[in-house]
Amino acid sequence: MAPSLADKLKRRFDVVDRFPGAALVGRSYLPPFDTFRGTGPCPTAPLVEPAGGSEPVAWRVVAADFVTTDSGTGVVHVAPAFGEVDYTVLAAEQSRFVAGSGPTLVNCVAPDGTFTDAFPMGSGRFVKDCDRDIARDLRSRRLLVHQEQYVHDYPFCWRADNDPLIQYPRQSWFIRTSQFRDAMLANNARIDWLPEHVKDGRFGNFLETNVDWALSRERYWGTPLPIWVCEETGKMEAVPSYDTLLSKPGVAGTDVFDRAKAANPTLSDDLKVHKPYIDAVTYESPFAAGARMRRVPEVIDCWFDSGAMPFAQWGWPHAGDAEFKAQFPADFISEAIDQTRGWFYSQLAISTLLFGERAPDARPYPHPFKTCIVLGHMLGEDGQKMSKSKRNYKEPAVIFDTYGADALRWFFLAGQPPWNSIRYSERAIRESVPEFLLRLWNVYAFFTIYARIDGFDPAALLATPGALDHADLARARGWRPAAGRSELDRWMLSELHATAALMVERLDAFDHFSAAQRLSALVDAVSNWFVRRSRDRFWASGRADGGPDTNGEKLDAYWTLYETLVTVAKLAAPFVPFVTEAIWQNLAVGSFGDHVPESVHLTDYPTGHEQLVDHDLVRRMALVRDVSSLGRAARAAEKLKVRQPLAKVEVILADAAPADADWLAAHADLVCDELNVKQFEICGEPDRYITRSVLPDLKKLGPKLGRDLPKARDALAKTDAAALLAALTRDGNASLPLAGGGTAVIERDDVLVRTTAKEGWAAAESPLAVVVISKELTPALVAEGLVREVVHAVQSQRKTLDLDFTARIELGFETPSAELRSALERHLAYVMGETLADTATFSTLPDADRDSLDVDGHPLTLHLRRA
RNA sequence: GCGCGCGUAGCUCAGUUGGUUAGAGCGCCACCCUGAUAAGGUGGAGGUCCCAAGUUCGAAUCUUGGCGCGCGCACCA
Repeated sequence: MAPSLADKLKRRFDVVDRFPGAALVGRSYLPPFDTFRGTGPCPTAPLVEPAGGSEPVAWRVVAADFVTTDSGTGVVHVAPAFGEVDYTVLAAEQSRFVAGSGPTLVNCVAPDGTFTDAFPMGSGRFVKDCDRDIARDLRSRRLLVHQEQYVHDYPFCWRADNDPLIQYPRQSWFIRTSQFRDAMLANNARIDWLPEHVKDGRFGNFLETNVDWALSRERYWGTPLPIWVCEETGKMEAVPSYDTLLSKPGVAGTDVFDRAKAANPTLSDDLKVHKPYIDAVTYESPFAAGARMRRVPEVIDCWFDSGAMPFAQWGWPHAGDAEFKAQFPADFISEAIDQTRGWFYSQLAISTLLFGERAPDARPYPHPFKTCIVLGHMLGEDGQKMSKSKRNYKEPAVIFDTYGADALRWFFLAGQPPWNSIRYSERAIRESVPEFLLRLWNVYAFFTIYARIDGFDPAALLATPGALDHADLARARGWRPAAGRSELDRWMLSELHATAALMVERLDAFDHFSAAQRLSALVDAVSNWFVRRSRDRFWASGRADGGPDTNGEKLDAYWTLYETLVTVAKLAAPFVPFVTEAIWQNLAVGSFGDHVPESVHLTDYPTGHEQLVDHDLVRRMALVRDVSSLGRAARAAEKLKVRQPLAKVEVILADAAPADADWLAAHADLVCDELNVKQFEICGEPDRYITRSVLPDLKKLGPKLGRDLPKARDALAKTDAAALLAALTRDGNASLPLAGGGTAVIERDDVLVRTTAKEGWAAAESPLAVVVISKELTPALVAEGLVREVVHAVQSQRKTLDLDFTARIELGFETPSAELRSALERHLAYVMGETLADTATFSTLPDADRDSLDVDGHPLTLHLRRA
């Protein structure tokens, strides 16, 4: 200790003696102030057995573990009245003495924070104002060796930042919850916590270290503590109800409320049990003749009220027995993490006191809630705690007005798991809009535009709509069962109903985050695959009104999209209640009026129809989308833009089931269309394009081979993949010689086949497939590419001229390039069809808009005017 | 001090009992579409998964320690 102090004080000390701190224990000392010492020697008192004997009760060094050696003298003066650890030291000392004879709690500070006359130097002054005088006094008496300032946490009033607080000993009422610790832990063990770690972490820990619940508060507002004390004997009674109170002998004081009520007739009778009226109510003491029973002054901690919610909300046990039984225990509650010591605890504690295993009315755990979802905190834009004074957040009203309440709600529900702290930022909310809300709205807008054009009116086709579930729609005129519709429709309905089932599963597990992600993926599938691939059907000739001109396939597309939108509205309703209601109001109520539920929020939540889910189709469509995406990647890598038609795409599937490969081959048109190629093939001679390698399936081989795994992996890398695969297919297993002796027997399922594109091909690969695109350009393909460039240019020009998409035009081309001219001539009908041109000539057009451009190196001047 | 959580792409965040190429959105770059059009789509670049040690055939993932951030321990028990 001496060296560190010498260092700090910049002084040299002479070492007189060395001894451990324990040597000081038991020694007497003179306190710096003689406030409580009085005169003469310190009185002694008897110790409890087995130590026996006696010791001075005070001014004696005791041991404690919180004293440090790097500051002070190693001996500190404790003030048990003003600090918890100091009080603990006192309590330990008291327990060494025969009961009642040990050191007492001394206190020279009055309840108002001023020193009492017992400490004359500070008498009547606020304690913190006396610091300077106390230091000066100690210095003048040469008791102060060193004084310094240091920074430490200090409590301040939470309402008035500049008012320092002091800890102060007060009498309190407690509930002996520590005696119910095991029951609370047993109850907690049965509760599901989300996230799970709260159960044994923050909350479990809190229960493990449970201390008695300090129930009373010395305040005015609050539930009066229902305990009456005999003014003569100090004996107490807890009064369980107001009726009981009124039935007490010689009850008096209820007139105080009656007079107040007479003066103010609006006064609620409920206030009879509250301050100040209840304080006036007294009754005859059963403990001493002639004495009165008076209520104690304290009120109850309001957290007790919060924890009584499951019972008190029904007035139970005085009333509401049926309601209480019907809802107890609750399925789940939810609040933020700060309620661990608040509402989560108060509810569990009270419920366990009432219904724990030792209670007369014990209930099976868990109660009063089965699941608790613990939310993270909401933070401001800067990631700091939200603060009114710092204004580090955007007013919710601004968010509502700019992006809508649904945007905010979706951001909370779909942005992150609920137990994460959420950074509330305008940018994040804004950016969450296009991905889901806007996409959903665009699909809905697409539907309404074309449904109107084609006369699709569900109400005209369906008399008894029910709640527009799948079975209800099946009764519609012109409605065909999914099995009779196109593959794309069957796929869409599969995705829809599979998603509904999954969302229900996730929501039942209180996992709204995953449910929202599924929902978002579904809307993406509708928008980016179903609608996109269905455009031809929506734009085909014929109507969708069920009349004689009806195009059946078009009607299928409408029913599929209608069912999808209506069902998505139901699925999304709890997440984005306003947008979904708007969609429902138009698609359902707008058509069917009061034949359907008046709000989407009054419909049953879709659970999905498993019989409509074709899992093979879902998997295969994903394969097509993957292949298409790889094809685009291969093009992009070679800078072969999609406008340029190419001859051929070849696909090598890595490990797909033969049935999936056949299915894919049957969908050549789809892939060709997506990739703008003429021909699609499952590659017949894959070895031209790819290298196959065999990889160990580590999840399977790991447990099997353990330590030999690296050797097996090396051996596998050196093995000829084709030969090994052939052997595995033929024999079902193969032996692999390992370096350093021994062999490993592997089966077909133990390895994965990986295909890698060879150099020199326009190829892209994923774990599922390798897609190779032919780079070869024939003159015919080049011509087609040029023509599409021109179409593209014309469309851009139409757009610049702000022409309606139905406006007819006239076109004139001027080009010195014979190649471009011949390409245009050959595909003139295509160009005119695509651009809605009534005429197209190789000459200038008077009064036309002109645009000169370069089409892949061929100069062209476009003349465009309205027809 | 004690306890709990978090640290992954420029930003905001996912990552399902440890497994082969760690994902999304936004932003950025390139491109496509032009009959959802003040919309829509595709591709790409971008990561020592905070650091270190350990366990393991194998660690973003498990353990321990460290660093950084947040929260709780007050009449908010």
